[in-house]
Amino acid sequence: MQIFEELQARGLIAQTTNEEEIRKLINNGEATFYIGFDCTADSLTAGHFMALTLMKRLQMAGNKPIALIGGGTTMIGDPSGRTDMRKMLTREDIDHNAECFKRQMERFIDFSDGKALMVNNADWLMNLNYIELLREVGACFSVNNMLRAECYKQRMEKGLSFLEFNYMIMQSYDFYYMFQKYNCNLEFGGDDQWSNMLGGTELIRRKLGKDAHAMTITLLTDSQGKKMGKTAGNAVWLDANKTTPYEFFQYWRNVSDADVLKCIRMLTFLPIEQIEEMSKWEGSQLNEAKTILARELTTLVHGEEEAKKAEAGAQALFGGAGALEDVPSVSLKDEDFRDGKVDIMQVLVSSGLCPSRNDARRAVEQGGVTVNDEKVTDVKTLYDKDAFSGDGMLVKRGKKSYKKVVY
RNA sequence: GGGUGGAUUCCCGAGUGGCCAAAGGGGACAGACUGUAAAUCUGCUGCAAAUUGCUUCGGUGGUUCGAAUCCACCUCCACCCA
Repeated sequence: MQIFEELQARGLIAQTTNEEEIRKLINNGEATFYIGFDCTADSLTAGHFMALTLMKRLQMAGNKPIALIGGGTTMIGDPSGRTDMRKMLTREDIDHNAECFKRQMERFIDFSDGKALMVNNADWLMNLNYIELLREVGACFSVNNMLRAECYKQRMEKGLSFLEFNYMIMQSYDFYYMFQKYNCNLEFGGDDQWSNMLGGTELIRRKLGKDAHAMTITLLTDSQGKKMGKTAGNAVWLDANKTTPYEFFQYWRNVSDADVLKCIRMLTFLPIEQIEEMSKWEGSQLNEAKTILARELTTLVHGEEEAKKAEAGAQALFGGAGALEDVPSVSLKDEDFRDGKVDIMQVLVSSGLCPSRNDARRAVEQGGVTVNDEKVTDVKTLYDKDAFSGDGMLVKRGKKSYKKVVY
């Protein structure tokens, strides 16, 4: 099976400008393609991860990836599919974020010996001359068409600033620029990028009379149609300091039945045949699939050692099998104690299991807190320092949040 | 530039002088049921040294014993007209 067919089988392909042409290019390893990443935060997220795996898959098939860091486009902010304007970031923030992205990508994509390129569009976008750009590029865009673009739809109701309106032009210019400079003939991106990407191929056609292609990958959504890779509105980060390997593992371990196979297909590198086998699984057997998904992804992102630890920790907590050493732990500080004692609410707050004492109080009152497997019923329960010595105290909030608390 | 309507807690959205930490819904969280799933039912959802106190209804000032609510100015947004 060749790469294009594999992508298809994995359900990754959403839209293409010219399926046959793209199939030929990537199957023959003749594509130089790019994927853009706007650096809106200081870490990549699970959402970016799928794009990274796509890059890797294509690279393994002999194509040349260009990872485009959006140092310039982030100055504008992509309005696609959003209901309101993004927070404006400073130049310094963006530069910092770009650095962070770079480090994370380097761990994943092979940039040695020109096998892949990493570029930053700040290098060409920041110095554009307004009038020149308007005459050269602006003349090629029809405002009428742009306003009809799917990606602005939501914003046509809530309002769209001129700043953001220009995002499509900047992204199109990127493709146009890289087409000439790096022979980049393909652009990939999330399906929400489709109209922005068409802007690029269109611009190349108009300015240079040449064909360039674009293809989008399916957005990873759960069975209820929501974007995956978020918990309670927070992203699942690839940076271990922002989302620990254990949390990362648990996120994937907890996807719903309806979504496991889809995730395995789209995100892991397991062979298709093996995945087909798994798709016959049903009921509680799917728990095994979830563990596989979590293990695979955690290994890809955090390495084998961290993945094993995360799995062992989860096993100890949920599987009832011994070894608590890999359960994530936190230490209490001196200021947590008053007269040599801490109350249960403080333990919950200091360990990060609850955001406030009020929340901790509720958790206890509703019977959701367990210490060393014994339910805590009294909000005023006190512990002295000895309680945390040795292996520490195993504190559980709700069904899935555990922390080993030591002093 | 002119006119109209807006800004309320994580989100949507009610409230138009005290009964307001603020209805209702969504989400989140917790409990029951389960398989670390889904669905369902129940509870809960500003903060704290907690029968009380403190902070919050775009911002700043003001009126009042008392303001999310009234007044003034400002900021931002949508719609209509140019």
